[in-house]
Amino acid sequence: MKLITRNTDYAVRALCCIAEQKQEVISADHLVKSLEMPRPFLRKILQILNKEGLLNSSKGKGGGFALAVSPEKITLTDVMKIFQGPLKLNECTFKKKVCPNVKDCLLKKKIDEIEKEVILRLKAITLESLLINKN
Amino acid sequence: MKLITRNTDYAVRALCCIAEQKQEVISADHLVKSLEMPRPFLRKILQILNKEGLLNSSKGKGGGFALAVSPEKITLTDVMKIFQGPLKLNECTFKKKVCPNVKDCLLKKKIDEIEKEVILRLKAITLESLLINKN
DNA sequence: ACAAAATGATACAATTGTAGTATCATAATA
DNA sequence: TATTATGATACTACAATTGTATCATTTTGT
Repeated sequence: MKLITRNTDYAVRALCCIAEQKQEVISADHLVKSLEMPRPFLRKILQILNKEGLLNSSKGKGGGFALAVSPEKITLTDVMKIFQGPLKLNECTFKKKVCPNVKDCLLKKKIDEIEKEVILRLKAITLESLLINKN
Repeated sequence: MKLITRNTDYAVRALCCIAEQKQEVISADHLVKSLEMPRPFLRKILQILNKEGLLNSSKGKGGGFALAVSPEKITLTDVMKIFQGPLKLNECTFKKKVCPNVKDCLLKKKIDEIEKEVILRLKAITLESLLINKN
């Protein structure tokens, strides 16, 4: 029962690191040193963040990554959606088929309520709110 | 990001079914018919619920299962703990080693808050509250 | 005693999702 | 044109979930 996968965790930490530092861009290699995470894994994550529009990238010497969106506009749910798919605490499927009981399943109703609350709170967590050295 | 696994789901549905019916005991075979789930899987689940003290079982002809605890005293978290281990939304480990940053990780602090709220709400869901035909 | 009906114990297999690696292509810069 | 960076993509490893299969044991009725 993990709310946040390592993918998301790394991504958030990388985003924080990029947001906190002064230079225009920062390379994957540089991030690896600061964040102590496997280089190929981080690279993949950065590529995805770029493709999804949260980062801009520039190639070649002096290249690297920069935020494409300001920290207060990036929420934890944005990152989670990218790496973990749609936010659903509830599945209600059995071998790809939806449980015939969904409509009036009391358990589902209750979990759905909890889900709403969780999503609300996750949405309130912005990248900005996770920064230690705000610029 | 599943809050509840199929194990737990089946277990809850089985417990509900047992709680709702009038007979003293109900056999696994009978439950399979009512619940439309794979027999061997359900059997395993029932055995675990028995071993964990939520059910009583009796062998032989006319045997089966009965609640060992009254429905208002069984919470969703009880069942989740049995099938999904301790309730933790946050892991913070990297290859079995705890992230060196745990103490002052802002993300962890925020997720921990959400976790508390979720657990509180899950604990409030009793088997009783999930019954349709209360006896 | 014995067959039938139930659960107990346990080992195995399949599937999926997460996590991580490796390699080559491409672009930018000096 | 060599170097330094990212882009794309395919592959592997591992763990958890989701089951299946089989045999042993106990209880009951005849």
